[in-house]
Amino acid sequence: MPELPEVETVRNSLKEIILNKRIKDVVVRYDKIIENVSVDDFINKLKGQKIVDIKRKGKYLIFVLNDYYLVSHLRMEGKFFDYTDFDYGKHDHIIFIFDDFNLRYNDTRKFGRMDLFDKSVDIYKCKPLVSVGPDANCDEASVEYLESKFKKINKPIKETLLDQSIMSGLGNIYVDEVLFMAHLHPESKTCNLDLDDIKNIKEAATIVLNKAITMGGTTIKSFAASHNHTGLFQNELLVHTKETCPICKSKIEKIRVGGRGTYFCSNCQKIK
DNA sequence: CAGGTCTCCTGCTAGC
DNA sequence: TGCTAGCAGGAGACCT
Repeated sequence: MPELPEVETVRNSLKEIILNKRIKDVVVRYDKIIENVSVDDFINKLKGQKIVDIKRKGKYLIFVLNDYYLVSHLRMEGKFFDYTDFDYGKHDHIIFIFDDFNLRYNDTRKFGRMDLFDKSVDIYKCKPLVSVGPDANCDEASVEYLESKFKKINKPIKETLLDQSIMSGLGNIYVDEVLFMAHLHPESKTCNLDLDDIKNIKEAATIVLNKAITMGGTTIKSFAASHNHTGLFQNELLVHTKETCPICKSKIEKIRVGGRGTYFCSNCQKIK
């Protein structure tokens, strides 16, 4: 399940493959991936467009084209692979055909989404990017900013950290890691956290994300940036999917918070 | 407005 | 061995 570091890794991999390349044609094999335009518009508008840049906001990829922005979210299992043949697989849903290769959007669970916008549109003021907060590891998501948000939120801190409108980039895995590092129980009420807690969260989020980016993203089960390119950060996880606390050796507990599988150490992580 | 629940999907696993 | 029911999950839709 791609989180900010995985998406950043995908972005960097894709830049090496498609930057300044021109889309010759597009094949759509499963149309519900495309959100805000018809399949015909999607294909016709993309034909002939060159990939000018690839940006990222939170977990969203933003392909900057000559005349359009293509905003892509990988959700659970979305991946991009490049091939030179045309032997499409069961889960290859959208294929971007370039001169000497094709780039396939592959998504087993079909949860990923793509939005196409005219370049005259300010995409940061439109859905879905308008509701994406600052990257968790950037200066804009400051302790002061988080404090002003957190004091109004009366729900578990785990849910708040998963809320991409507060700050973006953390998913289920990294939130567990961040809360472990900050010694906070995932069900702690967000508004009960003090300034030190928020500093600890901010510091942990920055460390975890930046380290994972450096290592090429976490790989759990399905993530791959491109062929044979898998991250190594899964070896660094402290609590998520673990049995024993690396600090106190207590048994790691697994509960559900906000409907999500949540791993934590009840000895090291205090409820607030 | 806030909070809760449902939906999308497929692969995997537990249980028989 | 083969079947099915249940589960996982990011984010938006929808309801109260």
